[in-house]
Amino acid sequence: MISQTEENYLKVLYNLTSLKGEASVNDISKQLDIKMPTVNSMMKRLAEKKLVVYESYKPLKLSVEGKKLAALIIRKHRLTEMYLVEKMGFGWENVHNIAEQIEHIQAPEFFDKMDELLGFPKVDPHGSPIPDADGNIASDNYLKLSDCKVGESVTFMAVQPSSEDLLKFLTSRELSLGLELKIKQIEPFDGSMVISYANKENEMLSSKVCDKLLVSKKSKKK
Amino acid sequence: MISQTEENYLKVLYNLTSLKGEASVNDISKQLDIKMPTVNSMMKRLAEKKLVVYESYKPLKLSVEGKKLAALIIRKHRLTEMYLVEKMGFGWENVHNIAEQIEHIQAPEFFDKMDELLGFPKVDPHGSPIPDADGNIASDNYLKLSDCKVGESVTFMAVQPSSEDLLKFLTSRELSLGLELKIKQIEPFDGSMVISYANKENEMLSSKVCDKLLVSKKSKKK
DNA sequence: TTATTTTGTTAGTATCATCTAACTTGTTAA
DNA sequence: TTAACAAGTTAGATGATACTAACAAAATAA
Repeated sequence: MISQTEENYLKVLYNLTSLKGEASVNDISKQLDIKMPTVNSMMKRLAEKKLVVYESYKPLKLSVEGKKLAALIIRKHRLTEMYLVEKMGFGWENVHNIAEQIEHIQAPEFFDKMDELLGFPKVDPHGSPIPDADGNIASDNYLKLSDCKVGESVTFMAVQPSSEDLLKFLTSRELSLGLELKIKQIEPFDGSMVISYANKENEMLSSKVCDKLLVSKKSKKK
Repeated sequence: MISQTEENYLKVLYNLTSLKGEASVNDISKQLDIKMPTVNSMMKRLAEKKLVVYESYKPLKLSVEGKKLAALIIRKHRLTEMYLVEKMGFGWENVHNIAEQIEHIQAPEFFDKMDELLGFPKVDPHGSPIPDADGNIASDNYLKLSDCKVGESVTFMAVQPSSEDLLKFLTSRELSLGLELKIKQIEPFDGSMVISYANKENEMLSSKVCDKLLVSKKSKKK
């Protein structure tokens, strides 16, 4: 058996390693706001459980098994977020904290039921892919809005990483997933972009925002 | 702050004391399958937090505050059970374990939303009353089916206590809440009853079952 | 009413998940 | 290339939640 605490370490390690394949004790420490020695001993424990690859003074990796387990926790988190938004009427900026708790529920039938009621969704309310029941996750090959060029027209696919403040901001601008964004102008000085979408003309978005909006060029559906 | 473990002790104590107003260390120990010394020290801890009234060698009671807190946990449990049955399609015999975990979620808006989506229900799927947001609980003055007499006609209002096996049994006999039960016969030897309801004629129910079915004489609605 | 059994309590131990202090290893900058 | 700093590790402490063993009080039976 694996505790909620251990699950949280796995999940954070999964997210941290998804970029470079490895992470440091220090990274996890900062992410979870837990002191390094605590993280260190937890990593040793998870290594004994064959979920983490640990060698003194070397970067941390998840084992294959650890990666699968983490993906299944993330599956529960994202299914829950989707359920909260689609079936219960919560806003996409209010579901993270609830999902953070519900992801630890041990009842496969509960999450299977959500999945079914939702029609087996592929992504969560923020556009992040939902791992399947075997822990396999589709890689979204989206690009950052901030990497696009003037004149391009792209589809808004995901927010990553999605903080509550950012999501509130996007809501206030009526910026929701699936919209066609037309890049009208890019300010060379600070990288902020002027975008048109839906019935909005020439809305200004800072580079900090554009950095977190993921888009696809050929407007994909589903 | 109160831990999940502490919440479980409070809840069990609430249920045990709801009959006689007090409970013993031994009762809790058996209920939770936790050894007496552990229960003992937990009671002292809860007494320090002013949730339990503890005196050496005396029966345990909940304080007013402890009673309210316990009722609010039970509120979350019962709302969840109702939600699982009404909105997600679970059977009434399969919701207890899931609700047992979800009752510890710290997110009032989550339970408020359930309440609202359910139309502010007064009882859970097993007929037990749902405490209100202040922790007040309506007392159901039902009687046991086993205390009724031949010839009486009563309404099936609740199952208490409701084990998974009992609920499955009731489902298999198509015995659901709200039905009119006509008591045809009572076997003096073992107290088993012969009952007619819906399109069923003369179904035999053991006294062990009849002991756990709560009924009202004047068929109440809602 | 005394003896026996059940219930409650104390004391001491273990594990998990956290911490601080101190030391070691690795990295970076003078 | 060594001195300083950052990152990683070890050791030891703490609080929460469990345990067993041993003892004390209360309830029950002989």
